[in-house]
Amino acid sequence: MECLYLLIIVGPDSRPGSLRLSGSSIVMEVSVSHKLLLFNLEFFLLLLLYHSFGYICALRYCVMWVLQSPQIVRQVPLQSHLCYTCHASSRLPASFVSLNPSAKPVKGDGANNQLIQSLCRGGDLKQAIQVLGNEPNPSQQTCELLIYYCAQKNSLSDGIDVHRQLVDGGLDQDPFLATKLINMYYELGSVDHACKVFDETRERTVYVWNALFRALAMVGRGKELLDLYGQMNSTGVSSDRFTYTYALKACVVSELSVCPLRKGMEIHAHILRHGYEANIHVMTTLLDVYAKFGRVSYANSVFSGMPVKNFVSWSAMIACYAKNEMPMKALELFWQMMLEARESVPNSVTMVNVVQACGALAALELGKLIHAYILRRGLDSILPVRSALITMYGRCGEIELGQRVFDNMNNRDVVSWNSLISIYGMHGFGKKAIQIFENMIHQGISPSYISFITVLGACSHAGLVEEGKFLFKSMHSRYRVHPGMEHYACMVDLLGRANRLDEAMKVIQDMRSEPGPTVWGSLLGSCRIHCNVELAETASTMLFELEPNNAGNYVLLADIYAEAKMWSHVKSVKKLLESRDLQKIPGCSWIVIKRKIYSFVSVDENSIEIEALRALLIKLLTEMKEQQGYVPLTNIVHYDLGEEEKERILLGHSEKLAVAFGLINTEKGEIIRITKNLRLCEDCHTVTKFISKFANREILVRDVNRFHRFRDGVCSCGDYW
DNA sequence: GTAGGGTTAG
Repeated sequence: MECLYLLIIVGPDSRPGSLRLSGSSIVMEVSVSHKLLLFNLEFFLLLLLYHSFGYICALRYCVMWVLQSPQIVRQVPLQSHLCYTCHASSRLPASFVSLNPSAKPVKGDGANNQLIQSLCRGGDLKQAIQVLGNEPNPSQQTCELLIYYCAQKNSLSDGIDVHRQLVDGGLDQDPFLATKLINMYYELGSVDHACKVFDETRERTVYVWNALFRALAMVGRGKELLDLYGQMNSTGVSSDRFTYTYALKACVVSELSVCPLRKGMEIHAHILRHGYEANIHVMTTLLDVYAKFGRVSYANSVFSGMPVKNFVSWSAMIACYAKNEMPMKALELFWQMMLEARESVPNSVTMVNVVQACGALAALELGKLIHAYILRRGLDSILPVRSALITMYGRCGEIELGQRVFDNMNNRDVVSWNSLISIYGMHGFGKKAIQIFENMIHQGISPSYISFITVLGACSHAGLVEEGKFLFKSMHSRYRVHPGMEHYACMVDLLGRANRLDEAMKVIQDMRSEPGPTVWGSLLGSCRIHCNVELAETASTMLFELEPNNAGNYVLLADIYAEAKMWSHVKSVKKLLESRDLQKIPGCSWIVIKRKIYSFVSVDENSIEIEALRALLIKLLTEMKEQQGYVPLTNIVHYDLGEEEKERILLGHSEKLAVAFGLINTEKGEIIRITKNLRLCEDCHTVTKFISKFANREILVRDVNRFHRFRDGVCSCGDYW
């Protein structure tokens, strides 16, 4: 029987007293296929007795009995064992060798392999490394184990020691061990060390390359990865399915000088050429790359071309739609998955994306249905799902429901807190958001990079300038979070909105890194609110250079010129927009009634339905003119048109049409919930305030930035947005 | 021996 060759015995010099006792049992290690056995004390003493009397046959019988008796022998978890003595032998009587922890290592010929392994498993890594130093011929298995334990123990210094010893013994040139070393250094958080191992490895198998690629991809060093990928191709080592996934990932994480999307397409071509177009991992990664670059149609063609799909590929495609402002498509695909791909059961990742899509659409009823499904599937205990639900309820205008999800959580991470902070922020409850932020810290959770974006954003929506400045100052000094581009953008927004444009400009000037488009965008947005032409020109000059294809920036500048009645400037900005072949994003508002979505676009349409809505609006606005002396804000229409025509354009704004539609198609007393893809226009804001009072209706509008709750002629934003 | 999709902001 195989077990006999793995007999474990204590040498003649070991006394039972030197064993570690635990209750009535002695724990010792037996290396039978790496399983550990727990010996009963009496039985152990019996073994010892047989041994000391030389009754080898009896001993043999005993061991066999032990290994076959589940009552006596039972497996114990690796961590709980106490390592003691171990030796394997085929020649039983002659090899009763004692290897207790105090035993002296034997010099040379690989005799210490077992001892090193034993010490590793017993948790004495330092001593294992020391024994390795005295062992000129350690086996590959022993070295691998040592490397493994260095990573396990999260000890970089031990890892470096082992590495040094392998270099001394020339073993670092073994491609297998080099791979393990690279992986170890990656897991220990030192990719630089991993690179060094790679540089020093002469024989680079595909495993060696892949190990380094994995490390580089995971820490976002995509540019280096792709350079090396090029080198690999020229050295004649063939890529495998892992190489392709890492190279693809690199395109997403790299800050390449060349177009990363093109690089991705190039790798796509390699994949096809080498026949990996049916590999589910490679193709799912490729799909994700296209998704991250916003190439929805490419992603979709990869997806539909996949011969085999599983729930990951379905989820990746759903995520692609959810993240690229196509939430309807995301939901449609989800239904399709449920109906067509019965073997692909959605998991928590799928549901996170579906919940996100519901939030984007502000589809509250659908969101509740999805929430019910999540509960039924038992996926609600998963943190990202909960966080997504909190945000979804918030984005549907239901802070209380979001708060309830949060309150029912047993454990919360920083993301759950951030989600809660953000929903209060987007509803304009700045003080409450700060209070939650402070609560979080009080509970011992350190604020993250994003915590500060959310809380600063909340201050900005609520006009809490001093509070925001205080938080911004404290983020680095107190919480050691280094302010990034987004935080500067928040500060510029906070100060700019509050008409402290000089201070906002000073924040930009004090930045250590080059201000990016988000920062200038915030400034331009503030210039729009406060009609500052001069600063707007500075900001837009930068923006046109940094993101020449963002039509929104041109439109903002044109708006500012129009407000200042600088019509020739308006014209030239529009020409610039046209010359760059860009189009203004049309305003779109929608309303969900009985789980159906009705959307309206601000274009001049003459359908009968729209005419009915216009008629209602004209009636309301006439009333408003009489009661409140309302004057349409025609100056925000920057077409060179007559007043009457401008008024007609204003009347056709998508949010007004949606409000009118809501008035007609919902019950009295029901809240009208509208969502808009852009910022709410000033005229619509004024009109909606009036309608809320005149029609005695609560109207909840979510625009691209925040919520407006109109009640009795007043908006929750306090006209500050 | 290594692998694919995820939560929070503006």
